[in-house]
Amino acid sequence: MKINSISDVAASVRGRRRDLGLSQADLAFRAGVSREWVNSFEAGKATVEFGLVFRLLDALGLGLDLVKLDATAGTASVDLDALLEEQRDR
Amino acid sequence: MKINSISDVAASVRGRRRDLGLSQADLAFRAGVSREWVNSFEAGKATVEFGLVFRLLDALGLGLDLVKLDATAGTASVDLDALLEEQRDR
DNA sequence: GAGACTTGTGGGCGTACGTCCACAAGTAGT
DNA sequence: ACTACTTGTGGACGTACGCCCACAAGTCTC
Repeated sequence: MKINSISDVAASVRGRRRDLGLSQADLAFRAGVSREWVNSFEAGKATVEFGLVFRLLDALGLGLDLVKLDATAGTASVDLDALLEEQRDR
Repeated sequence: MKINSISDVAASVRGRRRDLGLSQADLAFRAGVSREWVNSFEAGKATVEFGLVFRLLDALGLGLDLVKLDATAGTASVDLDALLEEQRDR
């Protein structure tokens, strides 16, 4: 499944967890994180640590693929403008 | 490309950045993070924030796919043992 | 209704992230 | 040699993560 935002990952994780019949506490134990962390992550929290996300995905039997997105748009200037616009909105 | 560890992401990011002819400072500016953060991330730091990783990938024109890993192995007990073993080694 | 389980949320606490500034070493390009 | 650029590190500082404990609301079974 294609991931466009952190919420996408969160929703996929929640669905996968329920498919496996696990509670947040179960999954937290498997991944070695706290139940509260799982809860926050599934709520779409953006500041969670990357390494913990990895552990969670492993515990769920999920993996990541890295893909190049060839934007059909033109040269670099366009990309730069867009990137500058949405910069610094953490 | 398949991602099996954080180092995989880091290496892919570094390669992609160089393909685009960007310095760490350039990429940091585009993604809205500090140059030091980019440096740490490319070194494989596991505790970086998930949201910042997302911003970095966007700035590089990279995206993530979430895939189910159907382990050819047997039932859940095996998985659980392995998961417990490598638990808590942050 | 009592008990067990799940999920969401809050506070307190220790630790480390991310930023900024600064410096050293390396690689060119002139 | 000098300058310019890049990369890797270090320290200081403010902030917030992640963990633990605790509680409320919801569901379900007995």
